[in-house]
Amino acid sequence: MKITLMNERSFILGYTMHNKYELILRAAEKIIAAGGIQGLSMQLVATEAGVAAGTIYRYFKDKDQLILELRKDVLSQVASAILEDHQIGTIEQRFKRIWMKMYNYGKQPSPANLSYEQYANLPVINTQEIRQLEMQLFAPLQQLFEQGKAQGLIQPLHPRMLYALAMEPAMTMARTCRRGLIDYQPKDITFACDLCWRAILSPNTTTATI
Amino acid sequence: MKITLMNERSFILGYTMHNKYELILRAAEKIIAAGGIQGLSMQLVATEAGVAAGTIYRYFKDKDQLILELRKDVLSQVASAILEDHQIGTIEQRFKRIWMKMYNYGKQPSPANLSYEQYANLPVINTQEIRQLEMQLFAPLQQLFEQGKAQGLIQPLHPRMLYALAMEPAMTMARTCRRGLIDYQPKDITFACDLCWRAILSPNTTTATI
Amino acid sequence: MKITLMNERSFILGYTMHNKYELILRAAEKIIAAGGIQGLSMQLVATEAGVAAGTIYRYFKDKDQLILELRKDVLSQVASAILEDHQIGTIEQRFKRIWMKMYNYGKQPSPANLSYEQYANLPVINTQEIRQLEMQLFAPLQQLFEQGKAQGLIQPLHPRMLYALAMEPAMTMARTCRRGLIDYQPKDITFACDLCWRAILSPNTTTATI
Amino acid sequence: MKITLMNERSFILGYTMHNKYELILRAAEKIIAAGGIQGLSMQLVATEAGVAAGTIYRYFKDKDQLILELRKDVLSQVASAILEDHQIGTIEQRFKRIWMKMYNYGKQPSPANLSYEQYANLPVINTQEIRQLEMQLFAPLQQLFEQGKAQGLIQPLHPRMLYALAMEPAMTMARTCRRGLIDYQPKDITFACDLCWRAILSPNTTTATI
DNA sequence: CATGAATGAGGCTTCATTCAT
DNA sequence: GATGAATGAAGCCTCATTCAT
Repeated sequence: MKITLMNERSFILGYTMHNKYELILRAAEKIIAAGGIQGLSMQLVATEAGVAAGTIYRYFKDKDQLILELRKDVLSQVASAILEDHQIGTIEQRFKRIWMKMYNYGKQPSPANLSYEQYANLPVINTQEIRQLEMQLFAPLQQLFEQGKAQGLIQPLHPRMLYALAMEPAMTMARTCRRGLIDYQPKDITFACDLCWRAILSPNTTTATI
Repeated sequence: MKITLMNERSFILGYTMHNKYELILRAAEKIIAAGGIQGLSMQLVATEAGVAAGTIYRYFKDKDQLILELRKDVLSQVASAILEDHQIGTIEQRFKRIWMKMYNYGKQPSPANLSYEQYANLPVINTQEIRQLEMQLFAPLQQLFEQGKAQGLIQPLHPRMLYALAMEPAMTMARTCRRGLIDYQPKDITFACDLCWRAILSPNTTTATI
Repeated sequence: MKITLMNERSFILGYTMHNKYELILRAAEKIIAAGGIQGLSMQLVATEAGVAAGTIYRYFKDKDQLILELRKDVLSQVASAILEDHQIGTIEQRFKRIWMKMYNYGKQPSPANLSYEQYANLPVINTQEIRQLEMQLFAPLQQLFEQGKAQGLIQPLHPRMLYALAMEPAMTMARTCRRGLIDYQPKDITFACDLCWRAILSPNTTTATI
Repeated sequence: MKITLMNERSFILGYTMHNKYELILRAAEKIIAAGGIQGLSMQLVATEAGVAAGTIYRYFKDKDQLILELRKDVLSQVASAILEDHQIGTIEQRFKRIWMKMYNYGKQPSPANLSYEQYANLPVINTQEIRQLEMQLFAPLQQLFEQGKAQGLIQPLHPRMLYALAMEPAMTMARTCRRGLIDYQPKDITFACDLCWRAILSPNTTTATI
């Protein structure tokens, strides 16, 4: 997913530029992961990326745009990690695969994941663009819900509500685990995943799941 | 509720101090709500609070401490708003009251609520103190879960897991609503609340709720 | 010496004031001794003196005046310590007593002595007043030199030159010792004192000292 | 002499850097000479040096380091001025040349000399590094004393004591003169220099000097 | 294209001084 | 007289951004 995005960009900007662009983004991601957005200085990014401070401005208009592009980039990473193989199997299998991938991804202290969480509640800058991308990237999940609803399998609720009820818990639990507050057992996770699935299941559905 | 905390503080610090202390806290809260932590400058706080810049330092050691105290204060506000009347009624009634209050509180674009969300993923500064307070403030919710488990009503899961499964959706939905992405109908909310309740219910329980 | 000065002041200002005046001066002296003039803040002085910050301004016009008064006060202390019993004995005995007292006083890390050295090379503020006082306080030493010259015992040089040649070394050695760079033996000091005395002695003088 | 130091630095730091580094140091020196260390503000240094405030921080970590480097720089200047041609002639000639240079240098109201005196009694910060440099820079003087002692010409005393007895008077007299308190005649100075030399001379030495 | 030195506005904090109590 | 809360100017320093090389 992200690779696709990057390739698109590299076609436009040429290989060399792509290289530095990428370096800068990765450096920023790493720094934010370590010290939050507050810890992000252009000089630090430059040093970490191994380029001169001025060079950043050849790829990004200013700091705000760097952050915006990073948000978009990281969002792509998260989406592609979570939605990998999303089209294989039954609705339930697909839901649970996404749920588990979301949990497992969110559990990791990787730069991408750590920086991702920094953007969540940023003040209202450029949000429109981000939201659009988010919609686009997570369209497969929305489609899954729609299909489930069409089959009478999933409750006829707004996709965002389904997401809040069934997916957000995976993120919350992953965060709790990553922060070392709890060490969930695999069976707990499987169980929670199942509970989430059942939570949005149509009441009249007969499920084979225990 | 928050008033209780404030009164305690005012007993300790004396009335005069309480006054400015409070003013500064409210100003900071407002600024963070509007522009995020990044937008918080001591000068801005001073202006908004109607005091001189230097005055802030009579009440707070430095910017970090101001933010820490604000986090604690806002956390108290949120907790007291959500846990108001939490001990009245059956387990289910109590759970649902908390859920609804959480949703309704989170939906508001009040300074306290908006600033609250800014702290969620801050880099790990002073987190220990915050966590301790959080545990303490939300103890009633945890007790509710424990009682439910003791009665065989609620699944025997870790309280944090129960929270993630049943409460976090309220917060997520509130956020979505507050941001104007969706305008949930009261019946949707009631329904979601019930789904959350059922999600953590023991499977052998016979519920009258449909 | 200082006592005289203080008494004069106390007659004018009354006993109570004298008390706080003194307290503030001693506090400032202590603080400067510990951290240099740079470390002197009015708040610190107030705290150390056990008075309110505003109180200082009832006794001193501003910080500059506090420092000026302290300089004068400390100068008095030093002079009276060094010139104690200065009129007893022969010229030589009197010279050597002063020399030894100067060395011994300068060796101590007392607040008065430590703060004294902070003023030595201050930029040219209020120097006129200080110089006048200095002249006045050290008049006995100058008289000693004059008497020595009149008796043909001491070289007919300017008193300041005699001071530089014969007295300053005592101060320098004391400082070196106080800073822990050298630990002079009593006999070294006696010897140095004698060398200083001989240095300004008239060449035609027959001295019994070897 | 100082130029040597500077050239060394410029070889290391490159020409451009050397230029601004030097400018800043000279500006700071000038400001301290005029108003003491208390009068040194980074803004003032920037203005005087003709650079932006932030530029200073490319060359000096912070104000403390700027002051430390300036101390070292000025110490080097003083040492090289005083010890110029120090190895030519007999022990006595060498001693007297240093003494005279010390007096003549100390007499000047040059920025370097004026700022030099400001550092003398600073609170104990970074003193170790300064002392080491001082020892190193003034090693030739110490060697002179050692040679004089080895030849039985100079009293067998600690070099610091010899310095206090014979050299410090030069500094004190220079200061007095610079401050306009006295205008010494050349013959006075020559005489004082000779007295200082004789003061540390071994008693059994037959001197041709009057 | 890339560099990195330079800029200077702006942020945090201190502190001498005032003034209502 | 005494207090100490309040002030706000001024100090140190950072950092996004520019531009000559």
